[in-house]
Amino acid sequence: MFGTQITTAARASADLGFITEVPKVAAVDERTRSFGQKIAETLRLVNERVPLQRRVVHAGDHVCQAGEAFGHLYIINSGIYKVVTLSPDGREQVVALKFRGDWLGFDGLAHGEYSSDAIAMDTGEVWVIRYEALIEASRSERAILTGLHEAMSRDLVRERDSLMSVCTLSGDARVADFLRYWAESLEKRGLRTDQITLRMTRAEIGNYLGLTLESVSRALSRLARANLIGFAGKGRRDLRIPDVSALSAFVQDSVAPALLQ
Amino acid sequence: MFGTQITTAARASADLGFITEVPKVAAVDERTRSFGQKIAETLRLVNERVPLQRRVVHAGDHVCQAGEAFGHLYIINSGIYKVVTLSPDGREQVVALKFRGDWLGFDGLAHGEYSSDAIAMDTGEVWVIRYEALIEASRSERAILTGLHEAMSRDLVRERDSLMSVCTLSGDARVADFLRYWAESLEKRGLRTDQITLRMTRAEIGNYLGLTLESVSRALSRLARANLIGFAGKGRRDLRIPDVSALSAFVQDSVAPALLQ
DNA sequence: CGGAGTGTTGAGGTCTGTCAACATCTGTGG
DNA sequence: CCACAGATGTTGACAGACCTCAACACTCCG
Repeated sequence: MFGTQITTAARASADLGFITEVPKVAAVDERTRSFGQKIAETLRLVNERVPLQRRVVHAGDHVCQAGEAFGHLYIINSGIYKVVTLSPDGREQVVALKFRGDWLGFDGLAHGEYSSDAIAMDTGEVWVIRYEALIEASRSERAILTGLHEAMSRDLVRERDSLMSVCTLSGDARVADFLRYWAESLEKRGLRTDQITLRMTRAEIGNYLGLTLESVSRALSRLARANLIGFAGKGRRDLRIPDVSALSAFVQDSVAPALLQ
Repeated sequence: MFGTQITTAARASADLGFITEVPKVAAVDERTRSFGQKIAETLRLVNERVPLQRRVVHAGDHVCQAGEAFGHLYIINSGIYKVVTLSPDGREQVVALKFRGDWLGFDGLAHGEYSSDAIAMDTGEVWVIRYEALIEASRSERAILTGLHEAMSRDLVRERDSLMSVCTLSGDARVADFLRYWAESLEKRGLRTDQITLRMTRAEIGNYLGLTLESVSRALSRLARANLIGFAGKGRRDLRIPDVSALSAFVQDSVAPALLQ
C-alpha cells in the first residue's frame, strides 16, 4: 500500500517536471519510512514493557482535561485528537492535532496538572500509562526513554511549524498547509491520503489557523476551484486530494514572491 | 481612551479591593516563587551530578545550529537567546526566546539533528551537557530526569501560548503581551523588570509576533502614548514598564469585547 | 415538517501590510 | 571635532487581505 502511494507521488512529480525544484519528495519518503518504523517500534516496546490500560474513546470524549492532576501519559493507538487550551481571559485555542503514535498529556509535566484538554474527534483507542511506571520501565529498557524524548521533541518541532505557518503564510496558504499536514500525517501512518475526512468544523479549523470560519470556507472554495482539492460525498467535510505535493507547491508559490526581491 | 483603562487597572491592583476579581496577582507570585526554586534546584543538581562544560557566548554566537548532529543539550546559566527556524522554502521564523534556566537543543532529539538555530542575544554562559551523560546521571538521581521533562513540558506550554497570542490577539495586544512575557520572564528569574532592554530589532520582534516591523513600531508608539511603557535612554530599545500588570490588563481588555456578546 | 447546526457567499469596513520619506543612532575616518 | 554612511526606527498615505455582518443553502434528526 505504501508502494502505490510512493509511485503515485513519484510519478506526479516526475510528470510535472518538478524533480529539481521539489527535491523534497525523496526526502519525505525517507523520513516517512523511518518515522513509521519508529512509531511501531515505540508502540511495541511500550506495549511489552510498560503496564498500561487500554481505553476506547468516542468523538467528544476527553482523554485528559486542563486542571486535572497530572499522573498519566497517553499514547494514541488509533483515532484523531485535538488539543485545546483555554487562556485565563477566556480565549480558546486549538493548539495541536494528534494521530496514532503521538502522545498526549506532556503539558501536565510542567506544573503538576494538565494545561489543556485532549479531545477525541472520532472513535479510537489510547493507552493509559502511569508516568511513574513509564520511568520505572525505562530503567531496564533505555529505548523507552528515548522514545519518550523523541515524541516530546517531535511535538515541539511540530508546534513551531504551526507558529511559522500562522506567522508567515496568507490565509489560503495556511489552509492549504493545514490540509497538506493532515494528509502527510495520515500518509506517514500508512493510512489512505487521497480521500480524507475533516473531523473539525470550519470554525475549529479557523481557530487553529488564526482565521475566521468564513475565511476558511472561502479558502477551501478557492482551493477546490483550483482543483487542488475536491469535495467528495454530500457533506462538505470529505475531501479528495488528488496530489498532496501540489498543495505543497501552492504553499511554496505563495511565499515565493517575497523571496524574489 | 487608553488612559482610563490604565488608571483602572493600576487602581485595581493598588487598592487591593479587587482581590477576588484579580486573583492572578497572587497566583503569579506563587508560581514565580516555585518556578524560581525549581530552576535553582535543577541548575544545582545538574551542576553537581552531571559532567558539563561551561561555555561563554557573546551576542550573535550560535549555541547550536540547524542541521548539526544532535548530541548535546544546553542549559542557560545567563544571557538571553533566540531560537530561529528556517523552513525548506526559505521562510525564517523566530520561534522562541530563552532565559536563565531554560534549555536549548530539545528539537535535536526528534531526528538526530537540531532543527533550529539557538543564538545568543547578549553575553552569557551556557552549560554544555552530553545527552548520554545526562541520562546516565539521571539513573542515580531521579530529580534530574524530572527536571528535564519539566523543562521540555514548559517549552511546549510556552510555545502554545505563543500560538494563542498570534492567533487571537490584535497587533497592539500581541506587542503588549510580548513585553509582558519578557518582563515576567525576567521577574521569575529575579531580575529587574521595571526597565528592560530589548535585544531585538523591530523586524525580529515582528517576525516573532507575525507582524511587520512598521506595525511593531506603531504599536510601541501607541503603548508609549498610553503610558503603558516609556522609552528610557536615547536609543529606543530601552523600555520602562511602570506596571507590568497594566500590560496584562491591556491585553485582556483588548479581547474583552469579543467575550461580551 | 421544522429547527438546529453547519457551510457558503456577498457587501462593506477595519486592521495590517506596503511603499516611501524622514529621523535617529553608531561607528568610521578625515 | 565634524562629516558621512549604514543600520535602525518612526510616521504617513494608500492598498489589500481579512473580518464582520447578513442572507441563504444544505444536512441531519426529532
